[in-house]
Amino acid sequence: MLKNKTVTFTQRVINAIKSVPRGKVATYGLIALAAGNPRGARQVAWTLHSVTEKEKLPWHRLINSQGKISLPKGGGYETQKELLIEEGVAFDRQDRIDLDRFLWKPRVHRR
DNA sequence: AACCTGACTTCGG
DNA sequence: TCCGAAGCCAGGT
Repeated sequence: MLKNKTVTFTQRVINAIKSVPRGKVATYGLIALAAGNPRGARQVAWTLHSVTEKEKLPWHRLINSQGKISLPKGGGYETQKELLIEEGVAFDRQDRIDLDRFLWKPRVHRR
């Protein structure tokens, strides 16, 4: 199997994001962690930009650690919020998502 | 090869 | 709880 370490962090990030189930959300840091790089949160966001269209990833399920949408209003914020609500994710009065209820906990690669 | 940028995270006040 | 500053990683120019 892949002894090939050239498998980029990006590849694993894509895989992790694809694993996020409908109705759940994940933070960038969490994905980064699942991909094996706790410090690569920024890279996760960046990667998302490059492969969302190609891989058709559920980009709207990614939020920041504060439980809020990172996109600016008018820049996708509203779209993301709509999509999440469609999936049953709720927002509180401060536009934050209740992570205790909707945060998806990825399985760390065993072995 | 060096420098810049970003859909982040964490810490301190 | 909110705001600002520093840290980190990889791709783009």
